[in-house]
Parts: sequence; C-alpha cells; structure tokens
Amino acid sequence: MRQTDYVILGLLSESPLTGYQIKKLIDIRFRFFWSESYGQIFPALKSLCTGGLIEETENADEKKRSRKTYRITPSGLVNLQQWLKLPVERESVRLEILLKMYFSHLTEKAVMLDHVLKFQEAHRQDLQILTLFENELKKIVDAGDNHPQVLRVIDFGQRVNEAYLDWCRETILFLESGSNNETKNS
Amino acid sequence: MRQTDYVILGLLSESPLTGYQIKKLIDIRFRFFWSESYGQIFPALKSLCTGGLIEETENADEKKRSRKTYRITPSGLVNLQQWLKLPVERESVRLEILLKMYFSHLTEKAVMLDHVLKFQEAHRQDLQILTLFENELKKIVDAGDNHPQVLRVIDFGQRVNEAYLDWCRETILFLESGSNNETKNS
DNA sequence: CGGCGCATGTAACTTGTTACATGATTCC
DNA sequence: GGAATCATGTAACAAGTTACATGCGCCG
Repeated sequence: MRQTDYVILGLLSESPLTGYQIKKLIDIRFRFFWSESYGQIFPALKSLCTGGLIEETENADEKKRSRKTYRITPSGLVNLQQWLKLPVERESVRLEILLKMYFSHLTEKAVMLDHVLKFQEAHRQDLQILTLFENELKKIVDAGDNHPQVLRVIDFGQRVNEAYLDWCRETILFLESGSNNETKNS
Repeated sequence: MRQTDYVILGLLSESPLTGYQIKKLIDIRFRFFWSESYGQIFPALKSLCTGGLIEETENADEKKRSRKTYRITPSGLVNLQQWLKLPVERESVRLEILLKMYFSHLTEKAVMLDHVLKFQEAHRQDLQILTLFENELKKIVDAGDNHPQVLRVIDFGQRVNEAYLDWCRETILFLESGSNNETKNS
C-alpha cells in the first residue's frame, strides 16, 4: 500500500468517484500539500479493486463502459482507519527557489527578483483558492461531518502561504535595494 | 542535467568537497527545503566529472584512493549560472500529516493529537537549527560573500517553521477540546 | 460533422530510496 | 585491536512524470 492508495481511500470514504474526479479533487483541494498524476491514480484504482478495498459501482446503465465510478468497501474503510493511526512518516519539501536564492550571488539580482515575483503570484493564487474553499465550507452548515478537520487543513495552508508572501515582500525589498547587479565575475 | 547536479555545482562553487561532505551539508543547511541520498549524489558526481563540469583535486598524497575531493571547473560555473537564470520549475510539497488531518474524523482525536505533537517537536528542532545557523553566519563579519542571500533563505525557513508551530498550537487546542473520540462507526 | 472537454488507460522514462558491501581513519 | 565514524559505491527497488493512444458525448 502506497500513499496514493490512502489518498484514494480517503476521498472515496466521502463519496463514490471516478478516477478523473479524484485527480481533480486532489488538484484543487490538496493543491498546496499534495499531488498525484493519472499515471499513479489509475493503476492504484486497479490494484485497490483487486485487493477488495474498493469496488466499481454497477451503473444502471450497463452499456457505459467508460466512466467507472468507484466506492470504498467496508474492508477499505478499516484499512484507511488503520493507516490513520500509523505514525506519519514521509514529509518531503523541495523548493527549487530557495536553492536558487542560496546561490544567487552568482547572478544578477534582477534574475532572482523575477523568480520571486513569479513565486509570489503563484502563492497569492493559492491563498485565494484556499479562502474561496473556506467560505464555501462555512456556508454549508450541516456540519456533523469532517468540516472542523478540513478547516484545520485550510488554516494550515493559509498560514503557510501568508508566511511565503511575507517572505516575498521582504525579499523583493532586498533584491530591489543595493546594487542592481551582484555578479561575481562580470 | 538534473536538479541534484545543480545542488552539487552550487555547493562546489563555494569550496571543494567530497561526496560525503556534500551529503552532510545538504542534510544540515538545506534540511528544511531539500534532501538528497547517496544513491543520487555519487552517480551525479561521476557524471559531472565525465561532463567536465567538476574535477577531482589531485591530492599531494596520491595513495589515498578513498576520500576524493571535487572542485568545480570554469565550465561548471558557467553551467550553474545559466541554470540560475532559468525559470524555477518544480516545487513539490507533500505533507502526509495534512492528509491524515483531512480524514481524521474517521479516527479518535487522540490519534491525531499524537501526530501533531510529533510534528511540532520536529519543527521546533528545525527552527532551533535554523537560528543556530543564523547566529553563526552573523558572527562571521567578512560578508562580501553570499551571506545576505543565505540569510534570506534562513529567514524563509524561520517564517515557515513558525507558521507550522502556530498551526500546531491551535490544532492541539482543537484536538484537546470537544469530545475525546470522534469515530464515526465506534 | 468537427472540435472540445470529459474520461480512461498505459509504456517508457526519470527520479529517488534502501539496503547492502566495502574499506579507511581515528580514538580509546 | 576493537568500536565508531568517515567515506565511497551500487544494485534492486519504489515512486512519480510524461507523452501518447483511445474513445465517448455534447454543443454549435
């Protein structure tokens, strides 16, 4: 069982979905802390089916062979719950922009400024999407569900993205001040 | 050229190093935003050598076949500088703890509390290491170098880790309050 | 009927980790 | 001499991406 399997089990624990929908959900809801490609999702769906942790819903309309909808099985739910209890292992973060920042005395400040501006723009968007999602959740009052937990996840995203943006502001000041060019061997 | 190649070029642009030292530097200085394993570093060193971007320093002591020290070549430096100008592509973050938080209504709050406490402890340490590194840098006054840029990287780490810790505090409150057990099918 | 978006799937490839083997050096 | 740590290296595996092939269904 890979991590991909558990993401899928988790999403299917909320409602039945197709592989395509799973991908879309991950891209939107989990965008700031997770990602999966089709190349992982579809094989995972197949193997989860084989293992009996999920199953295809039988559509009334039998002829539609495309658009397979999957749902979690009782045994899948048990598996998911067991995984939740396991200690969190992997935590991987790879930010190329910091690598470039670290070595950026070897190039012009304008180059780095450009990178930071793009980074800033990307994370402004992340923050916006996050806030949209938060408002949507808060409108739906039939709590009972996993809303409080999801709000904790959104809060994480907001804090981190705000930290990113604060850093961008200060770093932009740094890069705009001083000499415009810091190249060593110019 | 993979990202690993550029990390190595960057580190060698500061001073000659052995593969082992490169690994250690990445583990300490880059710990909060990068990682590499020996399985990537040693093959990369070999291929960079073949490509003429780095070279072994000839030790006065010829007999030592172990402990090879590498240095960057002029062509390697040019390569590194070109890479710095290229747009930042990959930015990957994978935080399993948020995945578990998202689905944590399916288990006891105590379970999630445990995960968060471990996460908190790990990032307290990160913050400490970061501050240590910062003080060390500030003591060495022969700036001129890349110190301002490195301080920007450290600042990033501090902000993000502080955001993590703020989130932990609030999340711990959330998990300690309310019912001790939120399992759906208990 | 042509194009677009929805949807599934896979093969080839790249990237990254782990476990292991090996040997040198240092310090007690 | 024995233990710890420094140090290099690789093979097998696991994980993840990309590019591509395919076909359905709807709208104009």
